[in-house]
Amino acid sequence: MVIDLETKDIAVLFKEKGLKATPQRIAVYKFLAENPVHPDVETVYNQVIKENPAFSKTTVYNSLQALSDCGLVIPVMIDNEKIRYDADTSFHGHFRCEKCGKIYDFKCSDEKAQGIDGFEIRQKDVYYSGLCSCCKI
Amino acid sequence: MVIDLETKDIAVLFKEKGLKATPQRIAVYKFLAENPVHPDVETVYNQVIKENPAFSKTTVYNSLQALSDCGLVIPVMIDNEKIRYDADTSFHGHFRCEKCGKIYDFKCSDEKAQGIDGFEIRQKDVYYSGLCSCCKI
DNA sequence: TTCATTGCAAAAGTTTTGCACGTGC
DNA sequence: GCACGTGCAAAACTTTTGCAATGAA
Repeated sequence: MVIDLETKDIAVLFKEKGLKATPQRIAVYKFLAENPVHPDVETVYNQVIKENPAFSKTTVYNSLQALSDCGLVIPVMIDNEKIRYDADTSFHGHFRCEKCGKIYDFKCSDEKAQGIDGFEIRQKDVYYSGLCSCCKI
Repeated sequence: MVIDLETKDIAVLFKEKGLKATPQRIAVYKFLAENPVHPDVETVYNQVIKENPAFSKTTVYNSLQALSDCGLVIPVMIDNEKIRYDADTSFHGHFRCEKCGKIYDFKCSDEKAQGIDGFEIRQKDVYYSGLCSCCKI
């Protein structure tokens, strides 16, 4: 599901969330939305500086933090790995292959939890790990 | 579920997994088993040096790695937090309160995944976050 | 005895912070 | 214009590594 977003659409999206639409944030979000590869900070940084070498890594950290805080992207952590980010905020699971390191999305049912009654659940994450079909052989 | 394990029992457990039963590893495992608070490396280190000040932090890292590798403990990561460790290796979910930072265990069904057919799943983790009943008020 | 493990110190990374400057609203 | 965001450099941390000494089997 690769999305081709217009800059103005992203600006509207940001405004709805109360985020200022700076070129840096837009570039970071655009990269995440168009490249659903669950990249880490370093990867995002390396990509965005290709189009604008002036971007600083601090800003990439800031932008990803801001986008996470307002729910536009989801931080993905699995198996002691660095944090990766996902612009697909719908409920889905993440599978990480221990061999190739790739992260796959998968569908899973949103099951009920027992033992945390009365808790306010804001975020649900399902992480699996193991070997993908390519690496299993 | 606080477990009071004898050192010899832990030694047997380690032998089954092919781990050498060093005092350091035993202390680390014992602390995790008896204190199901999902501590991070720092917390484990601070506790084990109370009983034996000579233990080094490197060894705590090594021990937790070894215990993780053989499946005696599970690494828990949630919300950009530091890695925490859990000696309860049965399938259960973890809920992290955004306010107090405490991690709660909860029961959840082991639901089927769609889209990763043919993958070898070695580990399943379910992480929720939000506000616990104490902090919600 | 042997080889994995330990512990120290140093290195390697990653993430955060302080602050002057720039910029979206 | 003002408040917020950016970017640089340095600081603060966390985790890893190299290697000699130690100790479990």
